[in-house]
Amino acid sequence: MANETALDAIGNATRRTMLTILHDGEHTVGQLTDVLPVTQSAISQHMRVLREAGLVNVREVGRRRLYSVDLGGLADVRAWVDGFWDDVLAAYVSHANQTASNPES
Amino acid sequence: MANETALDAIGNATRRTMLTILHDGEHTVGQLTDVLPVTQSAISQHMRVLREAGLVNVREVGRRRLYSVDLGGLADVRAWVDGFWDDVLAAYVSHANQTASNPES
DNA sequence: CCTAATCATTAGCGAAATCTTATGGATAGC
DNA sequence: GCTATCCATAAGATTTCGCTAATGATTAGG
Repeated sequence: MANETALDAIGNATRRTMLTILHDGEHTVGQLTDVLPVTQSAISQHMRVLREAGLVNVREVGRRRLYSVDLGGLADVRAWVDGFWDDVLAAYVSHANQTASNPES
Repeated sequence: MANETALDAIGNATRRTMLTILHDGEHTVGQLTDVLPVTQSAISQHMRVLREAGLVNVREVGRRRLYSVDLGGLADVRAWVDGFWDDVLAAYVSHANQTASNPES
């Protein structure tokens, strides 16, 4: 049932903010540290979680690491949500039909 | 930017399982307690989180409460993920075009 | 009424998550 | 080489989270 690690990873406000910052392209750890109210260490640790969840990619350039959004992990999240959405809708419609032909609360 | 409470709420495996059980219609707290390896108290507490996140609805019938999936909260999650996805794709394409007309790593 | 059933809520505890500080490794630049 | 920069990692403190146990409120049923 997809990779639920990604769902756990985005279940944190700081990491979501990080992803939002990354949404327009590559950024270094230092750039995120300048913007966010946590230390560089915290950023690196969050990046590891995002990386292991397949939500970000790293590209090493000299002594800095450029992080960017990985659509792979995001696809896992989408798959879960969309699949769930469809199932609920289907059940809802099925129930509506059933109660229409057999009215009772 | 939508309701991020829902994203926090689904960032937990037990709550995701609960939602999965609810996906085909209404269920009582007792029914979930029978299936899941936690106490009734834990179920009720998770339900509160899901309710406050707009992910479930409650319907009181006698002394029991029937919970069902609320598509509203789920729409928030979808909006966040889909919007994010589109932005990333747009930035990716934009960057691709830019580097194509001005080649440099 | 009296009891059982159903669920919410509170209090408290252990575990896990998040953060900071400290340190080390690697690269850049002089 | 030497130093500064950039980042990861380790260690430890603190906060948050998820859970259980206990209790109370409400309703159903004899």
